[in-house]
Amino acid sequence: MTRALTSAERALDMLREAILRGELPAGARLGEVELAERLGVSRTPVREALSRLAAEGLVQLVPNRGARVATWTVDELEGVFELRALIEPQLTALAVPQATVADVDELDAVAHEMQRIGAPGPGQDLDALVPLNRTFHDRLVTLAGHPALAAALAGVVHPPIVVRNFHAYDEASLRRSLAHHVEIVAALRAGDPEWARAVMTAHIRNARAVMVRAAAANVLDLGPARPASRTRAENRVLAPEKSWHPRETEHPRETEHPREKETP
Amino acid sequence: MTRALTSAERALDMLREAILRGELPAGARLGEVELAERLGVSRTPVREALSRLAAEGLVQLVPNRGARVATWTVDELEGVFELRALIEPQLTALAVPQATVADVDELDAVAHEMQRIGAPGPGQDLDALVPLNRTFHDRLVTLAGHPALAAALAGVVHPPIVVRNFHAYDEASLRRSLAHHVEIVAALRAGDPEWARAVMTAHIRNARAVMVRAAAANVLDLGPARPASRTRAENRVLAPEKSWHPRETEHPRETEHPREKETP
DNA sequence: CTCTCCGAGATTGCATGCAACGTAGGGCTG
DNA sequence: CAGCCCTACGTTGCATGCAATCTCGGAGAG
Repeated sequence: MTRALTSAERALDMLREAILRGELPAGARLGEVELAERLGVSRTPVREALSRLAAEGLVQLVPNRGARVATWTVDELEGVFELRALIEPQLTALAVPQATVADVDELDAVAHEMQRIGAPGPGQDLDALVPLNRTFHDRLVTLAGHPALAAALAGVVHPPIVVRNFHAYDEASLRRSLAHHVEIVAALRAGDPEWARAVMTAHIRNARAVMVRAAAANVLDLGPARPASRTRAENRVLAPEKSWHPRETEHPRETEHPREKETP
Repeated sequence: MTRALTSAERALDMLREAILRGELPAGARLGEVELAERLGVSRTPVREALSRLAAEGLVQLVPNRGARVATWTVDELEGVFELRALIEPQLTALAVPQATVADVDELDAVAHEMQRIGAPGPGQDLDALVPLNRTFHDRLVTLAGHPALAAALAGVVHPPIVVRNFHAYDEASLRRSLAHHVEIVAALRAGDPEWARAVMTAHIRNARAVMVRAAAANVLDLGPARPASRTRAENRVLAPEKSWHPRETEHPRETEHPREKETP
């Protein structure tokens, strides 16, 4: 039987998921009391969760000034992609001899499902690609049977997940990206580690190029620039209110005080 | 002026240093009240520090059962070395065009000092190598000007620092290791990134081999094995008592209750 | 009109108290 | 004598209260 989670753990999981899913946008202020009320606990476990998220790099914590969802500069994101480009191809190569037929079939299904959903046309659903993509990479990385490396990767790969905007992909890049998945599956079936490694390298460098271009065009939501003079607008409200009631609190506050919105 | 640190930050820094310096051995139990007394604060900031260290992977935190200094399996340590072998050569290569003459001179001094201190004979002081080694690698990694990658590396490199036992090196491996440092400096001076990358790769794989061999011989202090049935001996006392009074507490406890010692 | 200073309100940092959980030891039963 | 349960103790998890710090509005001087 799996041990009951503590309040702090629940808070940690929910906050992390909310950040990774983009419900808490980069730069959003994380007030302790507000989060505590939402989660139905006191400030103590919330503080603990924020500390741990800060250590994970998902939250920036400034003493006496509170916590906000971490923001990333383009340079930092490039660094992350560099790191992925070093690690993931290696893990992919290691996964090749480990993968069973069932494993490969599963990845195959995910890869083709992604191609279906990502195909241009009325059925296209770019947001649905995000969890599938996460699944694909997670499975592959796990297959390598190298938990320490995988953990290291996961600890660093968070930022780009936040900026996991498939909307930033142009038509050609998206097609390439989805084709890479399928090709990696083919390499797995063929039992060719170097093939798999090469495709994964291309896959990540393709993604990196998309990110860089999107950043240049200011398409990515990186949050307020790091050393920016704090503008009034940093106080934008947390999240789409409706998607965030992890516990039914009996707080029918009449109208959330509507703070000011984006800078023009 | 640098902002004053909070109690939790002080606790975090002292705990991390104590763990990295080996004063708190792997597997040591970390009682909240005991740490709080030592640091002269209440349990709250201690708990916060432990949470963050847990997120960093230096501490294992089990709900309702307390915290202990993290232990690592040989597999995990190998994973860390694999990761270093992927990242550090890359950072070293990047550092080559960035390094100024002054930078290289400094690294040169460190490398030669290490050779002097590590040379066999009466002047040899293996423990003094540890901080110098840390300095050398930190400087080099910083020079690459790639903070994100460097941070990722630092977040993962902790475990081997704990097992930073230069005593595990045999004569030949140690000589090689120290020679590598000097050779890397030479590559920096020559402005040859590929040379530097290659030597760093060799350097890390050499260290990895030492670690694996030492682990096989059970020389490394990895702490109690991970899934081990908890033996009574896990309760061994924290640290060499004398080296650990970061604040003079007025607790002249007559005799620390002498718990039982190692398993035979 | 702009800049500086100041104070009320809001928020965080930390200490403390209490309840819940885990652990260890002793007595009872088979 | 071995094995089990039950109780007492120690430790952790969380809530709450208070002091310290920060934010932000406005008043006043230049």
